[in-house]
Amino acid sequence: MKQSILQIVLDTPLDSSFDYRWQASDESEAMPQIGQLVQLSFGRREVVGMIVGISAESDVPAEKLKSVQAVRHQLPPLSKQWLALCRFAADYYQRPLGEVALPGLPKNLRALTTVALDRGLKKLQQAGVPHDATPIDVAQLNPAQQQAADAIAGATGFAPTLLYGVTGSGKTEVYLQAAAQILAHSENGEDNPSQILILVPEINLTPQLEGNIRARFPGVTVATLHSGLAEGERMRHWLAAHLGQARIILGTRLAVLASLPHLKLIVIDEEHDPSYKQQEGLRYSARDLAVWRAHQLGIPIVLGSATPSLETWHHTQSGRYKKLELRERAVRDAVLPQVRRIDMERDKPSEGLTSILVSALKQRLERGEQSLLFLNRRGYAPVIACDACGWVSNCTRCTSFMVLHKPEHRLRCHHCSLELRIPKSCPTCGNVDLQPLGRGTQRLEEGLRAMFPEARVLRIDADSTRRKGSAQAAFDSVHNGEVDILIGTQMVAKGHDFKNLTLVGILNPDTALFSHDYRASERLFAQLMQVAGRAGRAAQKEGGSASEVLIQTRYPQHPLYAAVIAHDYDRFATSLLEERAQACLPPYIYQALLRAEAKELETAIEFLQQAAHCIEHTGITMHDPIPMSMTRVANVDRAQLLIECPSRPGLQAFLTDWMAQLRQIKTRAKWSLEVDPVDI
DNA sequence: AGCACGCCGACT
DNA sequence: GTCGGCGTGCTC
Repeated sequence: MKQSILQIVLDTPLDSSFDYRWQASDESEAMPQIGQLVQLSFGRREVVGMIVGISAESDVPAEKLKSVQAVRHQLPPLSKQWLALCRFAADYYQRPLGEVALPGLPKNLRALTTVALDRGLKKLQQAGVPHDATPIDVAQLNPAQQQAADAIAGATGFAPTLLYGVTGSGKTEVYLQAAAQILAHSENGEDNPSQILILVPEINLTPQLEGNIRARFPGVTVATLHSGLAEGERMRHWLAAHLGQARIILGTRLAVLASLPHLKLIVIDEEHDPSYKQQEGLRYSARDLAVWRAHQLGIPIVLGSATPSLETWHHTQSGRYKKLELRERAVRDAVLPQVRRIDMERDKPSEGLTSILVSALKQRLERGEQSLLFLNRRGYAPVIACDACGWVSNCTRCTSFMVLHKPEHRLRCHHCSLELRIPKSCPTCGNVDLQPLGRGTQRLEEGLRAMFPEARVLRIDADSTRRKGSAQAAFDSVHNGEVDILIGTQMVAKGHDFKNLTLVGILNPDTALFSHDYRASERLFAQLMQVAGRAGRAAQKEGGSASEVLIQTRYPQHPLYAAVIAHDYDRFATSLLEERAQACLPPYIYQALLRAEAKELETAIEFLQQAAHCIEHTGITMHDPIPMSMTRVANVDRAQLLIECPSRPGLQAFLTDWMAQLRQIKTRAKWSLEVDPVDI
């Protein structure tokens, strides 16, 4: 009888594989293969795991070995290359392989019954995919776009390329043209049909991209992968990718771990976007994993952005990545908006708006054009305070203020979602005159309605779009011209293309200039460029206003604003990189962050102190454990320990040893390690 | 992580 | 007398 030992990984925090016995139920049963799913009992539970190795013998005592219950032969095994990707991610981010490989699979595949699996496969076989559909080229590209597309599609081997172009310069057309060339090429050759992975920051913000792709590639199967899919859909799309039937896979960061057996090109749109970083569980950078994957397969990868991450910029300077630039906006006669600073010290704002901005708004109203006011702070006021005794609305569970939400008559903590009714009087001295301090989108809305009673004002933020579908409805009403002045948080900064928008007012961006997070200015620049890009996407109308971006600031001399005005990312990025080099910050140094949390801050700090001393660390800079800047969230205290190393392999080697030591420490603190942290 | 076992406090 | 708190230990 055929039999062997299978090494299985499971979705548990245990950092090892588990050996199981397998024997054929009869002579006809096929041998198990690496990459197949198996059902087995683990402890007292029934679970599904994945075969990552097969051998004749095991080091585990024979009496401990159990037999697998069933091998899932219905699903073609995950490839060696896919497993290698998971193994790399697991090693790099210091997590167990099973925690990387299994959670990304559709739930139905990991379910204990195989009914859904049997049915879902069937469906795909019935669906079939037309293979004779040749992609058609409908868009008219300008020479720079065509050149870029040719360079990308014509590259051989691992070819990382930054596609650098301002908002509206037509990067999407370049991706699609390159994709078309690669797909057409595989149609003509004997190769397997190619697959193309396109990553976007948030799929909900780019619904038109999916439509564009489907229109451009009729007859080509397009799969989408993101967290918003229903289980059945997720299963179908994942399988279409895994079986090689989907040729274009459009997805968010999680799609970087999809099984794509014929992958020939990766595109990362808006590569600088923070949402490519997973912020819980396996804290991976989808951008970095995508680059590794392209390298592994020896295929081109395109990183597109108007404001590239400094890491990527650094790679173009060192020559590791190639840089292709689109200098002009793709729509003819559309020009970059004029950006101006308004000095708030000279033009004192009333209701948060300077007189210059108010008259600019008036002008747009008179001409029937739209304006956008960007204020990245929701609620009415970030805090309320008592003038008499100095009481402020602190959250009782967090190191933060309770935010005043006036329409809802509530104080709300944005970190633990604690809600209170607005107190009628000061809780400490009884004073009835509690004052809102500062201004959020709700207060701005109130002020604008009073100032422009005839204008149609719409606020779009997380509070106004809580109900499902309401965000889409809100954006639709802007597109349909039912809104004169749009107020928005970062929700409105991305993706949306407002044709009739000629004025963008940016309120209160200054806080990021003096943040302790050294990445804040890089992010602010990207965000300002992105918001500014909402204006002037269409050509200026006859007799219409030129597109204009007005930044209200107390620091008009700050070099960041000068760079935004000049639309000069090059110089700004280059000077930021110089600062980073001098201060020994990423990308010139590699970092990891050990975080700990506990009911008592002392417990967390104590653990970190033990962690700092449990191992020798030559070549590693170990900083002191410190409480996080927002120490307490939901009654849990948090602290962190930063470590740095000038070499990536050096850091990796250290982390592996360190993790083994950390697991030995007995503590009541919960802890986790983050490699390449972005929020410090 | 689950899920068990195990040993001390307030309840029908 | 039991239900249940969460400390400790194991999972091939």
